[in-house]
Amino acid sequence: MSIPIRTPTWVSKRRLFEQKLSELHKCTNLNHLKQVHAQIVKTNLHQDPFVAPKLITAFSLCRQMALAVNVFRQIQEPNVLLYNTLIRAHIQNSQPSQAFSTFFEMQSSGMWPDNFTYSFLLKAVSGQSSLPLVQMIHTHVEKSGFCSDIFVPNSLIDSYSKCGSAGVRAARKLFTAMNERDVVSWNSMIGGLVKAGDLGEARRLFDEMPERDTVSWNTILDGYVKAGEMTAAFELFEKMPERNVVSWSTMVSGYSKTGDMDMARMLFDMMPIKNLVPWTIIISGYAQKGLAKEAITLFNQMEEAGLKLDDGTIISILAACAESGLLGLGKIVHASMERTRFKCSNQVSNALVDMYAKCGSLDKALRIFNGMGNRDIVSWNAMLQGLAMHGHGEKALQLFFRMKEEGFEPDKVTFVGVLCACTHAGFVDDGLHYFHTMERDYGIVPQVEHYGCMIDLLGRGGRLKEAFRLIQSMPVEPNAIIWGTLLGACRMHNAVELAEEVLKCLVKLEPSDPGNFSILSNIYAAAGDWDSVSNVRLRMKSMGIQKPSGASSLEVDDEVHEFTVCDRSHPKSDRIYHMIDKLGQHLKKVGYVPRAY
DNA sequence: CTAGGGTTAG
Repeated sequence: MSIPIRTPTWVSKRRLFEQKLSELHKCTNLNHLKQVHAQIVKTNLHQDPFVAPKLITAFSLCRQMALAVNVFRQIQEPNVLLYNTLIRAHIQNSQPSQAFSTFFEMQSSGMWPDNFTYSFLLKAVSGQSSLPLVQMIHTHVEKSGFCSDIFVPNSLIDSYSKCGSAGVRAARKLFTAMNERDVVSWNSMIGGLVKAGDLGEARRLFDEMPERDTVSWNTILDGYVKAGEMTAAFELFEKMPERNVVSWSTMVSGYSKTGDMDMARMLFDMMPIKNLVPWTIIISGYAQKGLAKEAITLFNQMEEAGLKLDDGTIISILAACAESGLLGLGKIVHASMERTRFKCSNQVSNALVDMYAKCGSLDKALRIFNGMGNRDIVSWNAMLQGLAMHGHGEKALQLFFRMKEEGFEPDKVTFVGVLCACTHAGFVDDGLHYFHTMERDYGIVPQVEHYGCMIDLLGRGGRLKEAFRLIQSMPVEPNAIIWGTLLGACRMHNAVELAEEVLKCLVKLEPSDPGNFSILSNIYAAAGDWDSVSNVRLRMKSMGIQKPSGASSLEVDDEVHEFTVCDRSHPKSDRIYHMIDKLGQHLKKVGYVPRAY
């Protein structure tokens, strides 16, 4: 006869709640969690050292950090595990500074951080690329002796190598000093060198390392892709002993970026397994090149394949739409988001505002912008820029005042928008005023972009000499965009001599850009100086450069139609040109005067 | 530790 051993109730209850909480980890249902929390509090188990961390993690997964912190505060003497759990919770909810205050609180309570603490903290700083923060953690790690652990120094190498060239040097020093290195140490170090652009050294370590896994291959592959060396990348890709989704995606991304959509598509179609990322890359690639039809077809196929959009996919595709003005695809993405009741993060809303604004749908952009409860500086900048770009200079400046009233501090990007608004509204003196206040009142040192805006502002306003003097007085080296802007202004105001001067500087920076020569040629033509026109043409010929004919395109029913000068390839050319003539006559009747070249 | 991600002049 056996007597059943009864487990004390509190132990069984604890097990029960632990089980309930780990179930909650899988589905983050806040209402359910709150019920369980109430039951736990009733049985006083919220103080339990095993239950409390699970509760914090569950609240963290539901993005309820206030409740998570509340659980933590109920504990009189939190142990290391509990501190670590809260630190990790803050990081998972993108609150790195709160993670650090928890860390400092932990230290002042006399608690010793362990290797988990440091791993979490390093994760918190890895996104910040702040060398002093990584150095601070490194110092703490050295004092506590956790350098013998392999995870912590590996994370240190990774965090260091995201902090520029000084960081990579520190990473290298640590890497060399380690008495034991595993494949992750090597991969992190190679990844750091790749990020710093030191492909040669990265390759040297790659060849030197004792054992390579798929991550090692993918890392060096990405190095070649980022350097635009697709031939070398392809060779490596073929040599790889094993390829995973990342390897294939890296290649697809590389070909997309170099504009070789045929190769990108071929590899994409050959991929044995696809997830959201390669779909995103190929769709964004097509969208960036303005190939709306392909982009839209693939977007529909992606949805048919049952893939659910995420933040990365939406932001990436919308950004590509904004860049090439693909309003059609942008609307399709937006419609899909509304259909699936996608919960917009701040970044996603900003991407929508930017897409609609850049594509000229200012009313839609404004509606989303005004509906945002959590606007940040990026939202304001995107909206301001959109208004300025499309000729609503005055409205853009009004938005600038509203933004300041609501307590947002303008940044360098804001001023690019403000100056652009002044240019498009013709407010030359206001522009000069903002350019000066920018540094004086806001402490923003003008960058080459701001000078670019100013050259455009003065140039379009006909103050070409002032623009030229500003370029000469710039503390930064003028780039091709700066000179190109001035050249454009010269064309606008038929300033032949200055244009010649500007072209000399431009040729040094962009020797083979045909556009610059053709602008000069247009300026000569407008002045009736046909000898100089033919001189420029001869010069271009002798240099072996050719200006591709300009083309414009527009999108009708998801199809892009391209138009070039004197194009007669369309079967209905006669009717089309007849219509254009009629339109031209009508325009003249209502007073349009074409620009003379 | 590796692939996609919001605002920057013509």
